[in-house]
Amino acid sequence: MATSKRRSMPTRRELAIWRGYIETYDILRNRLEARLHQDSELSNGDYRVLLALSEAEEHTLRSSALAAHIEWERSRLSGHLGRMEKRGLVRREPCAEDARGSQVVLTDEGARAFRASTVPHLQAIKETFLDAFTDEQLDVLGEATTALRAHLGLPPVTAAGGSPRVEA
Amino acid sequence: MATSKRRSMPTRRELAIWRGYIETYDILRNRLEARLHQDSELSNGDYRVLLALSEAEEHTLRSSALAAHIEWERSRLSGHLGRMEKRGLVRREPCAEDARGSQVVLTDEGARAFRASTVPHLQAIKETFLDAFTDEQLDVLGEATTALRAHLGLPPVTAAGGSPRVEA
DNA sequence: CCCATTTGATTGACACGTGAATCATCGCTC
DNA sequence: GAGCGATGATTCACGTGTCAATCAAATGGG
Repeated sequence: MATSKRRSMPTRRELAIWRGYIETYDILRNRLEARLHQDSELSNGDYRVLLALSEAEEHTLRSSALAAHIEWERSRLSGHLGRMEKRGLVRREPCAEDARGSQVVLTDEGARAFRASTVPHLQAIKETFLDAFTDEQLDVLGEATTALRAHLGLPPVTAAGGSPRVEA
Repeated sequence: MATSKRRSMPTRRELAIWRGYIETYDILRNRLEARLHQDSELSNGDYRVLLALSEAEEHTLRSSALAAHIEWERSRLSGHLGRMEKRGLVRREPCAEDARGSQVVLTDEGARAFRASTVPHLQAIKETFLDAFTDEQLDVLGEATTALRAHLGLPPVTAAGGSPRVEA
C-alpha cells in the first residue's frame, strides 16, 4: 500500500475504541470499589492484603514477601499496613530471624472482615462485569486480553490462586 | 437446567478473564501515563484539562463549565487547577458576569505544552494499545465495550470531539 | 574483626481523588 | 430592599500512590 501505517496516527474509529475501553474500565472499577467499600468497609488494597494473608501459612508473611506477592512497592505497602493496623485488621511484629524484618499478621478481626467480604465481592464482580457478556464475548475478551498482554511483554495471566483479586 | 446460574459464584474461567481484564488495564494505563509524563511533563489530568481549554472559545472556560465538560468533581478540578497554575499552564481570573465565578484561561505556555504533547501521545496510544490487536479484535473489543456500557447503564461512547482523551 | 555494601523497612514530600464543610454571591420572593 | 435558599468555588481531612532519602541490621571481603 502507498501510505505506510507505521507511525501513523490512530484513526477516528481506533480512538473511539480506545476511549471506550479506557473510560468504561474506570467506571467499572470505581463501581466495584465503591460496592466493596459499602458492603464490607474495605478498599481494593485492603482486600488484596487480606487475601494474601488469608492464604499464607499461619496467616503471616514477612513484609517484603507480602509486597512481592501482591506486586506492590514496599513503601506503598508500608503506608497501607499502617492504616490497616490502626483499624485492627492486621498486626506487625518484630521478626525473629532478621531483626530488620517485620512480620505481618492477620488479626482475627481482619480474618473475619475478609471472610465476610468475599462472597458479596465475587457476586458483585459477576453482576457488574461478567453478566454483561455472552459466553462468546467472554472468550474473545479473554483472547484480546491475552493479545494485549503479549504485546506489552507481560506474562500470561497469573495462575489464579483459588481466590480472586480485584486489583493489579 | 437444574442448577440456576443466578446469584451463583463466578467460575474459575470467568475469574481468570476478569482478572486479566482488570490487571492488564491497570498496567496499560500506568505505562501510558508514565510515557505521557516522560514525553511531555504532563499527567493525564493535565492533558484532559489542556485539551478542553484548547478547544474552547478564546481558550477560556468557566470553572464549572470545565468541570462539567471533563466530568470531574469541582473540588478535584479546583485542586488540579491550583497545581497547574503554579506551573504556569493555566491562569485563573475573576469572572465579570458572576463575582463568585472563576474564569480559567489557557496560558501560552500551556498551549505550547499541549501542542507538543499530542502527537507523541496519540502515537503512544497506537503503539501501546491499538497495535496489539487485529482489526477483527478491535471490532469485538468495541462490541464488548458497548455491551458492558449498556449493562452498566451508561450512554454509548461519547461522540469524540475531534481530539482524543486519555481518561474517563 | 572491621568496614563497605546491600537489604528490609519506614518516612517525607509530593501528586492525585473523594466527600463534607465553608463562604460569598446571586437571585427570588415577599 | 431584606431575607433566604441555591449556586460557584475553595478548603479540609483523609485515603491512596510514587519516588527519593533515611536508618538500622546483615553480610561478605580484606
